[in-house]
Amino acid sequence: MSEFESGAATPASLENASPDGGKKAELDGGVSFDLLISLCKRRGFVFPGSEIYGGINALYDFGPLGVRLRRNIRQSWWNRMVERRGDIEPIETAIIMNREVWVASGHVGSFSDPLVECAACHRRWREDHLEDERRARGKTGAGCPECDGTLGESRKFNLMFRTFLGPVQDDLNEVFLRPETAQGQFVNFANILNSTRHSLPFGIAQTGKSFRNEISPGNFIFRSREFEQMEMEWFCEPGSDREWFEYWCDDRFAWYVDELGVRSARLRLRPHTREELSHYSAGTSDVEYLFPFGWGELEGIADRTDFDLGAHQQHSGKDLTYFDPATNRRFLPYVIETAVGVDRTLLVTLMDAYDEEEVRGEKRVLLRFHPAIAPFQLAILPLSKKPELTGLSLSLVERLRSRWSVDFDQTQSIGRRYRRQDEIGTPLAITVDFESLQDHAVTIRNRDTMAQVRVSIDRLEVAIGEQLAEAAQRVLARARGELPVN
RNA sequence: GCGGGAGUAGCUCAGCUGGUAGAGCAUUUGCUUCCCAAGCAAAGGGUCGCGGGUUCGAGUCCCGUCUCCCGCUCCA
Repeated sequence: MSEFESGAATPASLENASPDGGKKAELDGGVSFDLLISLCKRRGFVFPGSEIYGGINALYDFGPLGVRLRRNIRQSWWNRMVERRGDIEPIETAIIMNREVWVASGHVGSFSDPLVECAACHRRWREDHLEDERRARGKTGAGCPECDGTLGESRKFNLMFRTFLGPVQDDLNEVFLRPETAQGQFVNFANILNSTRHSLPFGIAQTGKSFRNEISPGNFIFRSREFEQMEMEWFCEPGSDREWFEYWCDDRFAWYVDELGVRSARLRLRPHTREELSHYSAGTSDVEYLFPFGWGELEGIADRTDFDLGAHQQHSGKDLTYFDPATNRRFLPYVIETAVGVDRTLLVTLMDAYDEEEVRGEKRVLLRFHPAIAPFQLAILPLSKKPELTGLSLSLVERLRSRWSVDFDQTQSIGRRYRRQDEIGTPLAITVDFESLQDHAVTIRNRDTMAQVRVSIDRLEVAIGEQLAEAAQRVLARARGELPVN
């Protein structure tokens, strides 16, 4: 465990956590969870799951804006990982897989830790770690490492959701909801190889839901029991894995800054220490973001060696080797994995985009989304609800919807509507007024600068394109630290 | 599971020592040729988490229960 994960986010621990103390002042603070949770519910990003029944622990529903944001995040990942390259193939595998998959992967074994609980202090221990814990505290005997209390019966604590395939609830029919999507890639490695004519190196990518019965979920949607992953498995020649590992670390880190517009000052790439490394990994680095509770992982990039393919080959008895015609050699490829959480990315884009400023003595709340991920890129706002303006406005809505995601709002005053759009991060608002009927021009108003320009309806698409590009540049400059952090 | 905090309108909260619910914001409607949470006028919305108990009477006291949030072997 790292020093950063052990403590609360006290100012002191944040100082320790900061690799370069110079950024400390900027790194402190940020939007609070309470404020964000409230905004998410009020505006329709995230709702508590099953709310009218009192909710359900650590599960959430996504509202109209949240869904749009999620889709855009997924799309951004998809574009970078699949669409703009030729060497990564997509796949979608079933959430429920043959039970043996999880035996081979090690999840049935290592995901079901035997836990014992102290009757006195109620602390829980992993049974297989008891000796280490006692030694660390200089204890002897069979009691609780902390308080010497009596330990209870050993219980299996399986992090995988269990269910039954078919109507008979029999242990023979036991199956699991996947705790990660990656095994779908490994299990289909031979299928992809045979159906796509790829030679090494190449990747297989998948987005989809995963499920884990976390012991302690929390921090809003940060750790949920149902979550969505975007995972890519990169198959390469043994010996080239270190190089590819570095490549993917750089590439994945860049995604957050260059495409999502997350401020680099709040991001870091942290290599795992030797003790942290998983049994399968020859090296792992996490992309982390500075949350109010401290640094938290968004993405893990891991050199998984040939562990997974080897395990599946052995367990299934099927040949999963790759034949290299150039060298006439047959071998198990090594794998670099990049694994991101959609929900965590959504949380980060919200937190990082959140900003407040004072305008004429009033607080203005805005989300400085990159236009590519904003739920709406445009809002059409008639200055008045008069039918003439409504008609023209709706025709613009229809026209622009073929290219952008457009919101339409004609309730209440124009000032309110600007603020409302600011709060959901719409980069541009297009205002239709009475003069528009005469001069065939409308006003484009900018979320970040509140500046307005009058443009002819004839060249509206061009003007919008330019302004969105400009807005994107502004967000990216902020992300790279070329503009003041706030 | 343990410790701490909290459950009252969509959101944020008020409601003192018990007397059958309020504010701000938000939402909706109307009027105003109306460009930065504008003005005026209205409206909708709560069995005060749930169940018991004490009491003539309970958001307010007691018991139970559920849920949420914050801390302790998580790695998306």
